[in-house]
Amino acid sequence: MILEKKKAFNSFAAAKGLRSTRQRDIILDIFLSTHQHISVEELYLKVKSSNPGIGQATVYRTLKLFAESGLAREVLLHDGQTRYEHVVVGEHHDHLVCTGCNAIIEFEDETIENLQKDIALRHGFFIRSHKLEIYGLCAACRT
Amino acid sequence: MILEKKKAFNSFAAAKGLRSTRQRDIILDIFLSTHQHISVEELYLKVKSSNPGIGQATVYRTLKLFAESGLAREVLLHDGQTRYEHVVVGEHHDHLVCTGCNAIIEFEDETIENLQKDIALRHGFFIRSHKLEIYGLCAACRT
DNA sequence: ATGCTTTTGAAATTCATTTTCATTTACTAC
DNA sequence: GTAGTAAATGAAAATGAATTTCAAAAGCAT
Ligand SMILES: [Mn+2]
Ligand SMILES: [Mn+2]
Ligand SMILES: [Zn+2]
Ligand SMILES: [Zn+2]
Repeated sequence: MILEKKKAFNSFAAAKGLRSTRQRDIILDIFLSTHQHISVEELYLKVKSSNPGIGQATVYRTLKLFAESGLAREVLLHDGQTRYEHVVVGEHHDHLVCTGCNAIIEFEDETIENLQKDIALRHGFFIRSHKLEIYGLCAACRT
Repeated sequence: MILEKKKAFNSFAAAKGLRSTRQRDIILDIFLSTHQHISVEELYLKVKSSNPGIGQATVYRTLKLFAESGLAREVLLHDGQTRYEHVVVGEHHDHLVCTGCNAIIEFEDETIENLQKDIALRHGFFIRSHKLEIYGLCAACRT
């Protein structure tokens, strides 16, 4: 699974005429070893701890490439930091975000997805992406 | 309608122990004269054109107050600028955002709203707010 | 190895927003 | 009205995430 993702990214990079670099390999390995909605800064710190030479700009640039390749998805919550999560092919989910403890609960709802398509259709709108976030308090934080 | 909004904001301000200032009155007047999703910078420029003395920081601060008072709603789209829209009591809508021409189409969908409540319920989650944005191309921009 | 091009890292820059702080202003008590 | 106070303001500085710049390093085709 991790190997396939690496292969997939390498194919993408090859198709795009990108060179293969030590930095991108390392960042990919570390990204694949993380779970859920990691911020660029968080990932940069992880990368730096084992590879002090790798710069922040490279981490920013590389994560954008991951998103472009379809490996990762940008998640912009209300905290001013761009986060990335792993993309599971053929799967989509949205987020419940706890403003108490910053927990993120993922959910899928086929009906909502379809209703969005209906709405777009009704307005002659072509959907590229969408964002559904529910903010509030998780069970633990409701006191 | 505009008068009621002013009254409502004045009540809010009074209840909060805020002083009434010329600047806030002016910014409120101008905000109420605008339509749909104005950015802070846009509003600041409008304010400045008739009242050169009013500073940007005051506009930022005042719009936050409007949102807090329930008069305005913050709308954060994917362009890095905070926008504000008028709140119509008892009404809620979400947005279709055209990445071609930046048009914003508003829509309401009671079923989606209810499904969100169901999802929250299922996770023991208390909803404070939510955000549903559909990005893509409007009818005019699909070529 | 050579030459060309991409990639990188450090530092500088950008841009929206927030903060700071001295000054002005609003309100309250006399 | 005046004085006293606390809040509000404006200009400028600061912040912080993200991007850009640019010289040096590295990848790749020959
Ligand atoms: Mn997720
Ligand atoms: Mn709207
Ligand atoms: Zn929580
Ligand atoms: Zn459009």
